[in-house]
Amino acid sequence: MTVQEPRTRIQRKNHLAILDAALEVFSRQGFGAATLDQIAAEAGMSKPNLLYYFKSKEAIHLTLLSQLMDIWLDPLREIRADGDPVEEILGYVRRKLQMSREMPRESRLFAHEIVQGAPHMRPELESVLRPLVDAKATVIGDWAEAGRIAPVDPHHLIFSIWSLTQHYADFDVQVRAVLGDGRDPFAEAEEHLDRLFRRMLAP
Amino acid sequence: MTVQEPRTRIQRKNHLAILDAALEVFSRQGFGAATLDQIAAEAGMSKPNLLYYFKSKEAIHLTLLSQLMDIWLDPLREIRADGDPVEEILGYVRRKLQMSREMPRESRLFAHEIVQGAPHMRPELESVLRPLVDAKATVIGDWAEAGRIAPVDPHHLIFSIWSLTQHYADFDVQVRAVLGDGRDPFAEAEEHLDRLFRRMLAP
DNA sequence: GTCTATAACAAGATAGAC
DNA sequence: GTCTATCTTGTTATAGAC
Repeated sequence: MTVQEPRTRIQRKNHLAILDAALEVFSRQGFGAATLDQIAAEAGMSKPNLLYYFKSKEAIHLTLLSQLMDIWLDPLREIRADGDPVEEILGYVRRKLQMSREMPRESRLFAHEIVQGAPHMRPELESVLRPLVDAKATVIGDWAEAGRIAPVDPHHLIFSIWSLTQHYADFDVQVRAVLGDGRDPFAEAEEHLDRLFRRMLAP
Repeated sequence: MTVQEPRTRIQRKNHLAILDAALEVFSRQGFGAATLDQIAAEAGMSKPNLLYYFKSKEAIHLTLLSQLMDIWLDPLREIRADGDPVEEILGYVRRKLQMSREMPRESRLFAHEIVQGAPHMRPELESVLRPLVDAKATVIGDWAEAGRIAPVDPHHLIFSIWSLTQHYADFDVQVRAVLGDGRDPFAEAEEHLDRLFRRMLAP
């Protein structure tokens, strides 16, 4: 019988080790190409031991996705309707870019899942992502209508923030290949995106 | 012995059928998760027959990538130094967005390859992509220095164009899940991106 | 000789028994 | 934790059809 809710300290530790190893492997290879052997090796345990904690490869993947969905949307949740519009949006951009820098594996895990058509996450896109985006889009739309930021389609503004920030995590190899050595893509991106959104949003 | 250069009409036809089927399958699943069975079924032929034309799964993938690299960079090559700066850049954005709409499979194929660290394409990133981007970045940088567009880091401007346009192909599922039915993401994106870049680039 | 399909193989996968 | 059953994969004979 597999362990559902980790209770003892050793269970918690192994759960975390497996999920971290799986994040490493899934984010590099995608779900289909990843193997339990790789995950087990990365986690430093045998394959059957791994399957004692999670009943299947897919179970690990699903656990990862649902755990990360929350963390991933936190920066968006922090947008306050009563703050300064431009600074609220720029703060969101900064938080999102920081997540790309500090959590590139999580970013790539989601990228893989979405590019493949979200075979494991489609329901949550509708039930979790969409309502949150709609709520924040309303806030942004109100700001635009009140003339506090330039006219903009709020949904597409959010798409733009996602794509511009996640690009530096998901396409890291390409960015570095183009920029060459000795540059800090994320530091440059922070300045570039700050300028971009200030010009775009200025009323 | 496998067929290298298609000579007869039937060879050409089968080559194209295989590459099209492989594009379909690789772009949905990525290289590792895709199987020759799927590609053969999609191409309407048996697996050994497929391997009569390409000597391995990787050979098909490499052929696809190198063929597409050229097409993929054409919109960037079209930027003219002697044109109107804002219109040249906006034209590039439009062409790139149009490619996302008309060639989403190609976009996702590249996305898979890059997200996984470009295991089959790293050399070409350095030898083909980077020199072209550097050349166009010089053009854009000159425009900025001459005050014909707003100050901007040219390389990051190009990254922004890539990410903003390809997002609508690669993350199509997410975009549609958030927007809901009855909307045309690409039509909306065209207007949104036109506004975004006009504001961003206005001198 | 050009092309295609049936059959089989060796490697490696998930999952589970011991 | 070793070991194994079962399945699937990429690839290779082998041999038949245009």
